[in-house]
Amino acid sequence: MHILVSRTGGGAVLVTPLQDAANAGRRVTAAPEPGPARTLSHPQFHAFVAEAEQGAPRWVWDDTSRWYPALLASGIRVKRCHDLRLCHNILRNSSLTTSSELAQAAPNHWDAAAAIDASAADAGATLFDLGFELGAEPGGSPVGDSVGDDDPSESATSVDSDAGIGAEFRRQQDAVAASAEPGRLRLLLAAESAGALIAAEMQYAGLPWRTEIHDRLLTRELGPRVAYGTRPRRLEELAGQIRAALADPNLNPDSLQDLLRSLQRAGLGAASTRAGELKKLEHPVIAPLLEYKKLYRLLSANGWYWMDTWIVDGRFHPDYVPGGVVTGRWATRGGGALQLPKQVRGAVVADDGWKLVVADASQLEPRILAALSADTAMAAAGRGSDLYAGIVASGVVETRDHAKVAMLGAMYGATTGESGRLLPRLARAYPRALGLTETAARAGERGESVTTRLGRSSPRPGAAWQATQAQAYDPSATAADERRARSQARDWGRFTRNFVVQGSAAEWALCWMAEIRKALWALPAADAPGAAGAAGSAGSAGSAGSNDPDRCSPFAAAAHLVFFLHDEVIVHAPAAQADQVARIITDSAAAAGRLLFGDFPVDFLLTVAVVDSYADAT
DNA sequence: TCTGCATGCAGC
DNA sequence: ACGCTGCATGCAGA
Repeated sequence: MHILVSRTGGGAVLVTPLQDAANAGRRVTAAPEPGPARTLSHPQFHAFVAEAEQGAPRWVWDDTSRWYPALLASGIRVKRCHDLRLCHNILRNSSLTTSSELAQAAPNHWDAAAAIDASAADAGATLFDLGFELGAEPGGSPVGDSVGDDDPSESATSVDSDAGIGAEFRRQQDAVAASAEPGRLRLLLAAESAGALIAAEMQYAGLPWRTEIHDRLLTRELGPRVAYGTRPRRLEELAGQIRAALADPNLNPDSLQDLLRSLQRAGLGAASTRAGELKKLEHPVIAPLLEYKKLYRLLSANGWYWMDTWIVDGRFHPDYVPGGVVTGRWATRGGGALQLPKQVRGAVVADDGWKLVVADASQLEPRILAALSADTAMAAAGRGSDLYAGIVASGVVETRDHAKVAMLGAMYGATTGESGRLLPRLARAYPRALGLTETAARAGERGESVTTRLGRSSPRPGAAWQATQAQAYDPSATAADERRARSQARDWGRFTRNFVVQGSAAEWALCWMAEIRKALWALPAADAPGAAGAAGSAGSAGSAGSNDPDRCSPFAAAAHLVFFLHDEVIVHAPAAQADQVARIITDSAAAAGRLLFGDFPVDFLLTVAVVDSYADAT
């Protein structure tokens, strides 16, 4: 496969396919300011350009995470794609495509978890590292002109034979076209694929992180930096206080078993060493112990070792895994990006002359539930303001906290405690919304799958689950068998209950980000002081970025997404464009709502903050 | 020494 | 007997 790469004046690099048997005359996009062009080829890299039904052409390839990091590292940005692996996963399981050839086929290599090339997974890998060959543009034609493929071994490449990607793409298109909801599925596949591009781009760009601020924070809390494996001063002091209070001079507070034994010896009726349990107890050891646990967590999860490992050139580069969670949420690998503690967010600081635009969707899942179930009363409670406050204002419950606990209970399947007690009132006020969650739960209890707004279906329970259920109906079943089966069925019901809401919320978030990315792409490059990632790199430790123009070129002077967490995004933007970016983010939320729910009157409110430090976004 | 599990806690 | 995660740690068993 050959593709043509050309540089634009603004530093961004766009890609056009070489004209060959498979790609005759098709282009993804033309470079606005054609520069020197070159060709790329790789024996395993197969892609072609598909004309989408609604006009926008896109690259079709097997696995974005396999190729895009190296393309980005070489300065190449891709506007749209269709990720066959991610889309196959969706269509294989969707209840909307069960009779398709794709879903009926025996498991094949598209089902296997992608064996990610280690070098591809490395953000620093370039095309060269991956074995791409670079060549001068054949014939020296200007970008956009017809370019002949001068490699006879490649010129025979066709959509049909190209490593099977053409055939798979056609199977996917057929499955969508024959489904009951082709529009929704098409949107889901586009959003999922856009997410794959965004994930690679965010990983590449990284979250701006000031190690000197982080270090100062750690030193303030823990004492001066110490070698890995030794206790910082403050922890050592607290350990001494704990040992004294428990009269146990040899206690190792890091050993939960040691600690629990010691607590019991001292007459404290502690069943566990969990912070929540300890807080209920009255004893001189409790205060220093809680402090110790808090600081120990900071040290082990986000201490100096973490900082040295994960902050590279003043950027945190978590490895996002689109579709990594069954519900469609992203997972992450390495660095604990899903658990970035509020405690350390002060180290996330925009480059000089830049801002962080931090936005999170308020009460996203309840709003999603309201729209999914067309519960106009619940949607009205969230109109224009805090949805929980709206529930209180409607007289359903007395306090905002009650509204929140009750809503979470409805979506998670709580049956006991305060949440369980409040549920009936919620069900009376919002029968449609609560009816939807109940229906989803009952389906799960029967072992059936449920499906999100755009068509992602939950997995069916496994053989062990089925066997346990079957056992309960056997004449020989004991009361214990039946209890086990009932409990297991309820477990699965809570999973499916939550699946429809969490999964649909994930779809909204994907659409939101895709809209944001689209609008940012169209934004003119700002006159920002220094390139993002390279700003202040000369001699300023911590915030230094790479000076390699290839590494920073795709985002050199343009606002770009740098972080995503379920219902929250951060855009790193030139200060002059920050307000414009904030509007883009807000408009994109509304657009995402329309994409999923059309004209149904539900608001998706955001909290948007333009800040220097993530800690200031509250 | 290596590996898998349990614990506990960070996020949504 | 409240959903989805990732990760560090200690500990038991291989």
